[in-house]
Amino acid sequence: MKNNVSDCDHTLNPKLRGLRMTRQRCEVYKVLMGHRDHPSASEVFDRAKMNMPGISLATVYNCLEALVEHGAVKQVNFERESSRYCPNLTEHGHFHDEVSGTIIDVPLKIGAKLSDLLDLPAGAHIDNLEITLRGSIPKES
Amino acid sequence: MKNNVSDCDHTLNPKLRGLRMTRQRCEVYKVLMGHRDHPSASEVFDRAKMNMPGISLATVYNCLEALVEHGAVKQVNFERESSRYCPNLTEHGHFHDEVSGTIIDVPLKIGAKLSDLLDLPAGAHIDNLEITLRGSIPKES
DNA sequence: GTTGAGATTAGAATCATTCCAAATTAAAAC
DNA sequence: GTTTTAATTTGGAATGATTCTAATCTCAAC
Repeated sequence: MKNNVSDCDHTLNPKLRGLRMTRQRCEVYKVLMGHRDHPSASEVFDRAKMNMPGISLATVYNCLEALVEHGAVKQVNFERESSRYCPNLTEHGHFHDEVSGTIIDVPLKIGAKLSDLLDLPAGAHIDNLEITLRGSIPKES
Repeated sequence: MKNNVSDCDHTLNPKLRGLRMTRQRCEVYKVLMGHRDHPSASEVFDRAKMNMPGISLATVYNCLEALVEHGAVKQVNFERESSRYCPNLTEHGHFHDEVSGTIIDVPLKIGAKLSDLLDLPAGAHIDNLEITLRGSIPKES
């Protein structure tokens, strides 16, 4: 059901339209679609090597950059940690659970306006919004 | 009015309580309080050298870390750029104007609830919230 | 004033990421 | 289907922000 060849067919996947599809880009994309757990570039590298032992780390960086530029994938940053990559294209923030180390997508409530929360500069045009949360989820007693 | 010695007197400035006040920490703190323009560590270094030519970059990093840990200053990250430092201790986000390169504090609206904007994980306890915006402010015609 | 834990320092080390230039390849043109 | 060619891949070197190290210094408690 997941991770099949058509994942990288840009006649079927509009997210990849306009992107020259190489074996390596396809592999990197499939890695991201397969485990949607916000891997770093070197984690993507490790996973990609399983199917494609010859792939290089530089190529993984190149592929991730291309996918991000084409909007097929999002780049997520937590403080100064290495970047992580996320195939969830809906507008959302990220919650970093300090206890388990997991990263959870935090959807923006439908209909919610950013300007309800923030005093934005007058006339500001927003190209990019990043919301990151760090905390914990205590087990209920 | 600004940048005087008492800035670093922790009997007057509760933010600095519990922090051993060295000449270098005082200088770094005064640099941040003086120009509230979100300087990077090396910009702080350059400014601090004006009053204290012997200060080292490693010390600036150490001082910034100490000030951040004591909550006297906030560390701000934009994507993978070098960290910037901000003496505004109120809850706020940051808008990065891509045209002018300036960074503008974006206050959280008083009374606004984060949970009005986001579908937070049930029971999540938030330790840290970072909201960064990138965009532009077109001049009105 | 002495003293000792904590701070400063210069320079080396680290680590994620980017750059480089040569070899390869996808897809456009024939 | 072959040729063409511009984009991509590659390993390794380079970069740049930050952290580490170990020797020296200094704040502030006594």
